[in-house]
Amino acid sequence: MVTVSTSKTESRAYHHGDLRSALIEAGLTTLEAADANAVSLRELARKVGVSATAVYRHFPDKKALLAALAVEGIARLGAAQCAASQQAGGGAAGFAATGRAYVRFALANPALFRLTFSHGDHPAGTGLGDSEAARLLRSYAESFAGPDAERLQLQAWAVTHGLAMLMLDGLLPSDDRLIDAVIDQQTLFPVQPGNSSEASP
Amino acid sequence: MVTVSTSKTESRAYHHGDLRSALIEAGLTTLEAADANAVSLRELARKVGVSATAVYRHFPDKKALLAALAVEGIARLGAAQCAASQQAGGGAAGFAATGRAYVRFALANPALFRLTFSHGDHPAGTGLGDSEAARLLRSYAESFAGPDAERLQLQAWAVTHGLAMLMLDGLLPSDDRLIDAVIDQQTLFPVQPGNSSEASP
DNA sequence: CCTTAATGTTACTACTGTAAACATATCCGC
DNA sequence: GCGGATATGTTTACAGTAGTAACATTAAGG
Repeated sequence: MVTVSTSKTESRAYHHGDLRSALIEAGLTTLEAADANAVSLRELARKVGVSATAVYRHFPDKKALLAALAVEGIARLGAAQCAASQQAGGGAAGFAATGRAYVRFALANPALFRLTFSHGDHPAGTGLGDSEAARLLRSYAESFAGPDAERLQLQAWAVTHGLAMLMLDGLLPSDDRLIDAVIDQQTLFPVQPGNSSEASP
Repeated sequence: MVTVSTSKTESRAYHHGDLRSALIEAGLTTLEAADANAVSLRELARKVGVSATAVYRHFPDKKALLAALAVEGIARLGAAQCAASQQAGGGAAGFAATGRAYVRFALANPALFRLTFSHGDHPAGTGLGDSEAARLLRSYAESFAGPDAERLQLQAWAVTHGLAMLMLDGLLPSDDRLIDAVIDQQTLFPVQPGNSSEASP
């Protein structure tokens, strides 16, 4: 925690103390009730009680602020998935649980989720790099279909992400049972652990 | 085709003739090179050679224009999928082909695709209603797993949509072989036609 | 032919992101 | 402690946007 020296005299000093964090927090709050492109720098500045252009002392432009929010988004998503995985006790159930947690997180944080995956300037590499979410997915995929881990990982991510998006965009109802039906390891990936060949001998 | 009475005298009359269509066409063109929120009513008006506010004679607001573009997007997507399906000769190969066509369409028309699925005010029902794309998916799903058609349909749509989105957002490389690997009926849905039970007896 | 509704225009408001110049507080070597 | 360098915040300004209201022109139809 950085030394936040607000409450110097009584109302507010010329310097905010920790504007950067305050802006991010305000941004996250705003994202709870509005979608990403409805977040305006001026509005955030207003909420924090600071001049509109003060933002530019901490972020080169709007995209940078959104990117910072996206970082927080990945972190929270990963945390949610991790919790779900542990609660399910790992294994196949745990794998499916991370998928369902992914979709539920999206539904619970629509704007943040969207932002996390669409702020655009992700490195061209595969996946979300070293985020907790990515690590979870990778390790699960590997613990199952060894040689086919890559494919399993991609397919699992795709179903999950696709379902989340379709629900967010109102193309599918945000139904909990629907999530359970789609993210179903039994019907989706009927290959058993350690078995990379087809399921029908 | 509506009677377009341009070229009355020589340059342009006070009335455009078919502003609505012209705006949509201009919008689609713009979407080929820019993303959706970079499309501005004024820019379109400029391109068409008309005053900024003339747009409001044909669309109540920007959202309405974008919705019109989205309609064209669904149509084109459906056409692309239909073509792919026929070229593959139907059956399991045809099903997979429609999926791959979906992703390739997204990659070829990123902004239009995004717009099609995110302009927001879709009816809360399931799917894209009576679009060609939706009909194709439904009929394929039913022709395969009869009782489980619903689930198969959802899963297939989710994988496909998810893969498209992840590639569009730069989280996965837009690799053709990757598409083939993920949209693979063999590994994704190893259930045979007419067989709704598990694949390992 | 002449009214009338459709379509397009100009003028305006309210908002946005961002740049430039200026103000103030904090920090660091002396 | 002290005085400049630096970080941080402010005011002002500009260009672009969506949308409203009032006005202008044209096409259509009784």
